[in-house]
Amino acid sequence: MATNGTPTRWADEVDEEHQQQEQQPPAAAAAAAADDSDDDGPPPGFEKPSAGAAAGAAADALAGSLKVSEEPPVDDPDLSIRAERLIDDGPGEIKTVVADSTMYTSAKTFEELGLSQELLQGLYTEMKFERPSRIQAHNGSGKTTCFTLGMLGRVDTQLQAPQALCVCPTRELVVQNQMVLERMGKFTGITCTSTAAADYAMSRRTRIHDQVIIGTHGKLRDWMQKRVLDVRSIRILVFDEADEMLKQDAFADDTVRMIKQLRAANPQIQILLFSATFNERVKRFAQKIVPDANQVFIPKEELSLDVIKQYRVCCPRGADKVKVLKDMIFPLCEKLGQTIIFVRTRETARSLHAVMEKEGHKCTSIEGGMDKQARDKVVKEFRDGTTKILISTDVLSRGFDVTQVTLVINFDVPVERDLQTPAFETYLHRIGRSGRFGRKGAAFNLVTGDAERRVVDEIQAYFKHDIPEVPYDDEDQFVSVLKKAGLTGDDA
DNA sequence: AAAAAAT
Repeated sequence: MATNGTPTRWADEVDEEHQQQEQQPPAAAAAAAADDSDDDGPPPGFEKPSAGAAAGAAADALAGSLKVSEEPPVDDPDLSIRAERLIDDGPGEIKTVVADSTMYTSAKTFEELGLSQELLQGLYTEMKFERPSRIQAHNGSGKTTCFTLGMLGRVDTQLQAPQALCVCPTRELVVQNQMVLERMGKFTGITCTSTAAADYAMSRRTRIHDQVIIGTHGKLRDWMQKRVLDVRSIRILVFDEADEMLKQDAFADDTVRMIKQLRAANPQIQILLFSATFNERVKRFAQKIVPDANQVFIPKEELSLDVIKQYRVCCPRGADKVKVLKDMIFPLCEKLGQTIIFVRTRETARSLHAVMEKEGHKCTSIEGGMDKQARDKVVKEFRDGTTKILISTDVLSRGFDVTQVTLVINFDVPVERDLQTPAFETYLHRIGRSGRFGRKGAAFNLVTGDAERRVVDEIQAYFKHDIPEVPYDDEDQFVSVLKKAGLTGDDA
C-alpha cells in the first residue's frame, strides 16, 4: 500500500482521519498478501481479500500509467469497509482498495506501462519476460519485478542523484534485489548501489550519486545522518517484506522514522509496501503511517500452499531429529534439488552444522551472527549449487530466492517469541523457499513432544491444509512421499 | 531468553 505525501500526518501522532489527496503524482500501489487474519482471531477466511498484488495492476500503477475507472469511488472514511472493486477478470479475483479517485486496471503488455525502450529491452532480453504476469506469491519474482520496475521507471536518467530507495530486512535480500535490478535495468544506464556492496568498497566519505539505493535500514540511517546519502531527490520509497518492517518488536521504529524523514524532504514521495503476508494488526498499523493507500490483493488460494507438499515427522526424542536428517534427508538430498533446514536459534544453526559435518555430511550454515563476508560466501556457494544443503535461522526465511530449492525442513517448527504460539507467517515464508517459479516443493516438519505437535496442528488448521505424518524411521515411506511430491523427477 | 541491522 502506499500514498501520496501528507507530510505532517503520521503514525502515532495522528488519528486515522483521512485527508484530501492530491492527484499528482499517482498514489502508489500496495502488494499485500496472503495471511490476512488477526493474530488472536480465528483462521483466515477465504472471502477476505488478501495475498499479493497483480504484477500487471501494480506495475501499471507504479509506472504511472493509471487508468481511471468510470465509476466513482465510494467515499467512506473507513478504509476497511471502503469499496473494493475488482480490476482483474482473470482466475482468482485480484482486489484493490483505492484511497482516492484513482483506479487501476491491469496491463496486458509491458508497452502499456509507458516504459522506456531501454527498460523494455531489459525485460525482454535480459529477464526473458514476455508480458506482465500476475503477482504470484510462489514465484517471488512477481513482487520483486513489480517494485523493481517501479523504481527503474521513475528514475530520471538525466539526473545523477539518488531517486529510488529500497529498504529490506536482511543483507541477503539487499544483495538479491540489487542483482535483479541491475539485470532488469541493464540497458537503461541507471546506476545502483547497496549497503551490502558498500562493505566491499572503500569507506564512504563522498556523496552517493547512484540513482537507485538498496539497503538495510541500519546502514541507510547511518548514511542519511552522515549526509552521504542525500534524500532530497528521492521520489520513490519501497519496503520489501513490509509487514516485517512494520512489526512492533522489530523494525517498526526505524521504518517510521525513515518514512518521516523522507517525506519531510519530499512530500510527494511515493511509498510502496510489499509482502506476501499482511496480518490485520500490521495492516492497521500500515494504514496509520500510510493512510489513503491504494491496496492490491490477490486471493490466498494463489499462495500455492498446495503445490508444496507438507508433512510432519514425529521423532520420539530430540536426538531422532538428527537421525532423520542423517538417515533420510541427507542421502535423499543428493538426488534431489537443494534443501534449506530452518532452525530457531543461531546456536542450533552452529551446533547442528558441526554435528553433521563431524559425521561427514557436507552442508553449510548461516545465521545473523556470522561476519558478512562469511554470509556472502555461504549464500554464493548455495546459489552456485556448490552446496546442496543449507542450515539457516530465519535470516533466510523471507524472500530468499534460489530456484533449485525443492525441500524445506523445519528442524524447529516456527514459533513466536513466547515459544508456544505458532509463527504462521514465518511458516508460510519458510516453506515458500521451495517450489519457486511454479516448481515442485516439499516441506518436512520435525516434531518432538506435545508442544511441537500442537504447533503443527494449529498451523494445519490455520491454513486449512493437511500436514500428514511420515514415520521417522521408514526410508521407503520417505522415498514414496518425495516421489508423490514430484521431487524425484529430473525437472526438480 | 529470537532473529533480523548497526554503531
